[in-house]
Amino acid sequence: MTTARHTRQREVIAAVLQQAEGPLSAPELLARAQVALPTLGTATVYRTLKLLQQQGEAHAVKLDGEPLYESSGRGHHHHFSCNVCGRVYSLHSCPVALPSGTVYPGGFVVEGHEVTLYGRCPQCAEAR
Amino acid sequence: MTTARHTRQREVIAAVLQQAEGPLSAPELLARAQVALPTLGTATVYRTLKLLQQQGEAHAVKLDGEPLYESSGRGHHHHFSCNVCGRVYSLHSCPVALPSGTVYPGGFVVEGHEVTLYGRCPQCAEAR
DNA sequence: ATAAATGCAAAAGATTTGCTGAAAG
DNA sequence: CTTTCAGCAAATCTTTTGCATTTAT
Repeated sequence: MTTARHTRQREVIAAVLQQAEGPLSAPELLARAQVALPTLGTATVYRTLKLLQQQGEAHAVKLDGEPLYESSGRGHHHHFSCNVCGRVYSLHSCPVALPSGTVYPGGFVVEGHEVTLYGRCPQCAEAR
Repeated sequence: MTTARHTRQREVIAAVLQQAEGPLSAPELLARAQVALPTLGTATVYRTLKLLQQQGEAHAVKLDGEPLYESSGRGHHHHFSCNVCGRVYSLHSCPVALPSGTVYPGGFVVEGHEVTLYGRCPQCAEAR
């Protein structure tokens, strides 16, 4: 395996992700990181994002158009995606109890989970 | 509201989705539908897919690269995504109990849900 | 008739890849 | 030193959009 080197760009990208108020798209992440590192390139962001995900330090949330990335180790939360208007909301209660380390039948070691509920958001449920 | 018209292409697209052995990517869906309807265009597939999703007849599974689409009304199942090798597996037990129609705090009407577990698949868990 | 849907091609995006120079260990 | 990493630009690929024509109702 390759030893991951410590570079300024990886440091900055990870920091931006941790300080973000919510999940960011790759382009957004790039823009924010460029404030500190103007020459940062697109490819580096994607390559770093892939690395961080493999290390479990970040993960992608894919609901709508582009995937959004968020730092792991942030409050546990899930999403609600409206089937009608397409908007995505954050939910604060979690409908599953799967502590990290749980081993699923077959030998799947669970490190995390993501739940998305689909349906009608308050506005769209009303406007029928 | 607009009245959705019944067309041959929508019929074919829905049929392909229902007969598929698993979730399909948009390009795959297009290819299969073109067997029955050679002139079918890309745009129509995407437009129809969007429509079907709004009607709750289909939904997208977004785990890896491109989203995959599957017909609703198929056996309830979820996915396990390996943080290491990236492979995706199907799970047959469901860790949540959220019947359609459940109303979440805030007025969110649940029509469906999707759960993805992340971690190490049997192979990758072993090869440490 | 009228409005909605299709097909095609062009456009728009996001993500990936190849290659050369920079830099971490 | 040696190998990984960054930056840039070009290439890919999926999804969207504009527009003229066809088609369902």
